[in-house]
Order: sequence, then C-alpha cells, then structure tokens
Amino acid sequence: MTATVRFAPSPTGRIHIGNARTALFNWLFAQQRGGRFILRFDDTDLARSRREYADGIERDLGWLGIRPDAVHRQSERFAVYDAAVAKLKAAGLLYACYETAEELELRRKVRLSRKLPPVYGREALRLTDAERGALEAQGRKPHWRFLLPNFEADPFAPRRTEVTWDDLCRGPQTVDLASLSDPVLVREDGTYLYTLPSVADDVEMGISHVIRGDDHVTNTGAQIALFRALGAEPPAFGHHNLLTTSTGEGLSKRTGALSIEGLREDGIEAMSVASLAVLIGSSEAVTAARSLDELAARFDIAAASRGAAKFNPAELPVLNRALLREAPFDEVAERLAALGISGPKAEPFWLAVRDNVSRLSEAVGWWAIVANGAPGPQRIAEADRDFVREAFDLLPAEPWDAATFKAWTEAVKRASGRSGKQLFGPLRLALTGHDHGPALAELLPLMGRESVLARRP
RNA sequence: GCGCCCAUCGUCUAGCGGUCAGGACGGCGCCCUCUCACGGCGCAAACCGGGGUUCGAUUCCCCGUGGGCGUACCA
Repeated sequence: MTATVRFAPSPTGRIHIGNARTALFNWLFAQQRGGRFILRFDDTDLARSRREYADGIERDLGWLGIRPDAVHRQSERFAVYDAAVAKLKAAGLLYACYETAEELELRRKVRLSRKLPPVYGREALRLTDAERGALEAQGRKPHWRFLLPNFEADPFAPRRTEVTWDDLCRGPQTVDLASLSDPVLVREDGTYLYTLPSVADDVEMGISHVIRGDDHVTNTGAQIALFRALGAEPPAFGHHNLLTTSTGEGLSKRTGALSIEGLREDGIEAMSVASLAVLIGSSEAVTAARSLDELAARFDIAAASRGAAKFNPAELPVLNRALLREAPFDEVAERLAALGISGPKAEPFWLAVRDNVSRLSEAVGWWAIVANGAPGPQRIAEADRDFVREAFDLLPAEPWDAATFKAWTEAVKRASGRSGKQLFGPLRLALTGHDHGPALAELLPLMGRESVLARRP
C-alpha cells in the first residue's frame, strides 16, 4: 500500500519541535511505503501569513532532511475551493448566516448557562427569503455554514450521529456530529476558513493518509462528513499525541527556544532533533538515529502512545554528543571549515576531539588551543612548575607522530619518577590549559614541537 | 459547564488477572583509563486515591483527583 501524505503548516510563524514531529511522522510514513509527501502552506489567511515564514519553514524542514515531492500554497488555489463551494451550495449543504460574532458569543453563553452544549442552533436556517432580503438590503453579508448530516428530516432536531474511523494511532474512533456546530466554511468577505481548503485539497491532491496532532480528532468528525458531501471517500486518519513542555503546558502555543530555527542556532544536530521528536512518546529507546532512513526503520505510527508526552529539551545535548562522537570527518568537514577549522590538520583534529564535544561549535575552542597556540583557561600549580619544565626539556625532536606522546612520557616517567595522575595531570594542564579533553597522544603531533615549547612555564 | 482522551521509576515507556513490575535516557557506584568521554558491570528509582468485581488486581468496572485536547467567523 502506497501513500500520499501532506504536512500543512500555516506560515504565520516558524515551526517548533511539535510541528516538526508531525512533519516527520508524515515523511517517515511516506518513506516507509515509497509514497509522496506534499508540503501545503495553509496561507488562506492573507493578513497573518507571510512568505518569509513559508520560506523559513521550508528551510527548517530541509534542514531536518525532509524534501517535499511537491509544494503548494492554498492562497493560489482558490479556484479549487470555489468549485467545492459551488458543489455544496448546489447540494443544499451550505447555508447563509447573518449573525455577528457578538450575537454568536451571546448565544453561546446562554446555552452554556443552561448547561447545554454550546452548539450553533441553525437559527439562520429558519430565515425566510424576505428576511434574508432585508438583511442583505441593510448591507449585511452572509458567512456560510456546512450543514452537518446529524439529523433525519428535521435539521432543528439533531440526533446522535456517529462518525467512526479506525485511527492509525488511536484505533477505533467515534465523534458524535450532534455535539458539533455546523462549521463556518466561508467568511463574509469570501475568504476561507481552515476546514474547506483542507478537505478540498486533500480530495484534489489524492491524500491517502492524514497524519496530524490529536487536537484535530473532533475536527475529523466534521471533516469526514465534508469529504462525503463532496462526493469523496475520506482518507485514513492518524492522530498522534501532543507534546507538552517539562512543566506540562502545551507546546503548541509558545514556540520560543524550541523552534527548529532556535535549536539549529543552538548547535543541535538535525538528527538529534528528529530522533527525539519521532521517538519520544513511543516505547522505542530514545537514542540518536544517524539518518532519517534509520529513523524510518525504527518508526511505527501505531506504537505512539495516546496521552500527552512531556518533552525534555535536556535530552537534546545528550543525543547530540552521541551523534557527534560517531560522525566521520567527511560528514562535518564543511561545517568545520565554516568554523575556521580546515587544512591538513582538520581531519586528525576532528577525530581526536569528537569524543569531547556535545556541540560541533565546541571544536572551535580546542582548535584554538591545538592549532593556534591559545593558552586554555587553567594554569598549572606552582608546585608542578619545575616538573613540567624538566618534562619539556625532554621533548623529542620532530617529526612527531602518534607514538611520540608515549615515548616522551616514558622518558619523563624515568627522569621524574612520577606516574599516573601525578605525571599526566600537570602535562595535560600545561599543554591544553584544561584538566580534561581529547587524548594527548593525538593532540601532541597536531600541536607541533615549536608550539608546545612556547608553553613551557 | 459539557465531550473525548490519558494516568507505571525524574523522563519516554513495556505490561493486555497471578511478573522479583521489564527496557531506554538521566543519576549514582565499580572496572577500564593520562583527564573527560566511550565501553563493561552493578545500584537506587514507579503502579495517583477510594470503592467494587475476583481466590487473586498495576491490569477489568465505577467515583474522585490530576493532566492533555476539543467545544472559534484559529489552525
């Protein structure tokens, strides 16, 4: 079974890890069955949508490794929605309403205070042609609602109407259409709300699987009805659980530091983000995958849990470290070069330091010490000064290689009688200005005799 | 208010009537080791509360509590 999926963000801001998770679920799902992934910008709200956000989102996805098979903008597809509207009107399933937002709000409150579900009472359906004409004569323009098929013969007597589907993530689902308001599909000014363009495009683009957050499950009930009203077979649906912050609040609102852009700027690897985003909330161990292909092999949409999962950003650096220490030079050479780390020493340098960084940028500090003779933050203890001086006097002649450090420290050991921490601690400090770091045997030949001698206390 | 969903170590989770309640991440300890990290070994760490049902509940049911989501002319 192949698949055509879509990710449909609204370009009113950049995406955060929660959105990326949805995108990744769709991408991986399609990858697993050789399907297509469509990026569809939900930019029908012209006032809030911005092209730069759309471009930014596309960059964010590209950074994660998602390459859409097609990119669409709903703002360019009004003809499709107009056609859908015409179809619904012809079928008598779209009706004009003239209430203002205030009136609606008032009715809502009244129903609430009477402990009734706050659903729209279809009052506009009772309007006579004369009343409608009068309203229009006042200059009122209608908004249009989709008549939900939740009644037998009398739309004012809605009855329990279950829409069911077998959810890819949550199993059998039921939504009662009687508990829903007829959704407004078209505003007074002719612009579209989310529902119609979404469904019309899913039909038109042949979307086979809709994978999205579980904040949409209720929508899905109404949307399935709309698919059918449009004469289309609804796609399969999968609603994954949502992520919350470590304090338990919804991720959907405040993006902040958890934006994909922010994480990238913070030096988090794309695969760290992707691994955590996809694996969290599943029983799969949250360990770094090296590629989306590897992730696809570990991903199972049916294994996602149903409750909200707390997202812990502290896991990101942990995954990053694991990823980096296995990263071959070729994989990071370009980015290292951008950080000023290039030349013949770059590869052996990377191989030496990759065990000791949790962000690629941390290599810069080591590079300054190893290649540029920078001192490092710590000084050797006064008591070790003479020992270090003697040791430096024993530095062998060049050329230096991987065996040099061993030969040198053996000689120092014999001359000084020191061993273990007493021996290596002061030397490490004198050489790098740190009490920890990459293997000295690997750093020494990279530093070179002249540079090392310059550090003699 | 109403509806839907969820509730197991700090975190992500396995569990589908009888288990020493399992794994992963993190933490801690030991080993390895020039340091840190890696790796190996080990330790600590959980069934939200109350009622049922049952010979027996983490598991099934109800209530409560807590949380998520929805209830928009937001998506």
